[in-house]
Amino acid sequence: MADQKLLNRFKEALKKEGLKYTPQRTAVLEEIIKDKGHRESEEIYLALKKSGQHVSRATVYRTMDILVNNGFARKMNLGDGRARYESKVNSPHHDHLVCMDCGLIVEFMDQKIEDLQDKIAIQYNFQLKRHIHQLFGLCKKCQ
Amino acid sequence: MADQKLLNRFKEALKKEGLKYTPQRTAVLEEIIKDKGHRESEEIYLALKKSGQHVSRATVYRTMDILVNNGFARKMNLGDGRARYESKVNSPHHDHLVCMDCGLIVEFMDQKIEDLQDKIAIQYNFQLKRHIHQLFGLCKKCQ
DNA sequence: TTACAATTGAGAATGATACTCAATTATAAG
DNA sequence: CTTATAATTGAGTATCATTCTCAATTGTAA
Repeated sequence: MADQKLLNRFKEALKKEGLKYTPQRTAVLEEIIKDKGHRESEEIYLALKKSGQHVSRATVYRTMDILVNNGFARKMNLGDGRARYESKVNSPHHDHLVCMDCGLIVEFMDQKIEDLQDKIAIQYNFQLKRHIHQLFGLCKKCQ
Repeated sequence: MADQKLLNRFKEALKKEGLKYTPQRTAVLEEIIKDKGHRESEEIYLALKKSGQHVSRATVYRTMDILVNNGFARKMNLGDGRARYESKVNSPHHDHLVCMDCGLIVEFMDQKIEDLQDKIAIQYNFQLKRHIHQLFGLCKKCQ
């Protein structure tokens, strides 16, 4: 179960947007933060179902949007048509290495790349908001 | 019209895969290389239609796969559910800056970032095949 | 020229996600 | 603790890009 501090932060975020603090939304938040993986909506929906929580697919999608917009989760797209979500709680910024064979996802972070991105944005007069950086290849086991 | 050298290269690529050299496939190739943009399938389909060529949507999709797999085009995903294609003919490698407001796409290339990517792949024992690097923000006009 | 496997087009199928709406529920005020 | 009310929920339906189906057509190698 998520600690009270986090739940309060969530409650505040909802209130700020005029949204209600519901058991379903809380269940989705707790499900997201308890797992370190990169899961799609259906997996989150099934995990909730297995744990005895009744949250509909529609509510999972709707809640994920709220979590993403309020910094509790990150949404990623691997080009296969299904969005993946990962917890942003207690997880510093990073990008991803993806194995094209087994689907393994490894997180990486390189400050030099981050700095170069900022430099490029300045050079082209862009005000940077976010970025996607994914390296696709074969992991050690799949080579 | 595409020069003969390119058409021959295309013909060879098709033959190598046991595919036929058809007017529809040639029309799609020519449409892709004549435009410097980042277009979605529907736009390519409509451009062909306007130019008097009759190529079905299904064939546009099927041909784009062939072009991508043989290095004539690059497929990109901006997270809005529609794939974009750009010509790879006479176009060196680059990544993209995308304006979240007006959709402007600017190409950039930074050798230092490319090198750092290779370093990261080595560090994590990945054999790198390709990467996606997109910087999202607001262009000068949209700030 | 022939034979045949590959291709085409039109429409149907698919699959992830978003929408609809009646029934339910959280919440702020009294 | 009620009550009023606007937000939420769930189940199913709609949407939209892309892929598939299959009969008719067409490259291509012999």
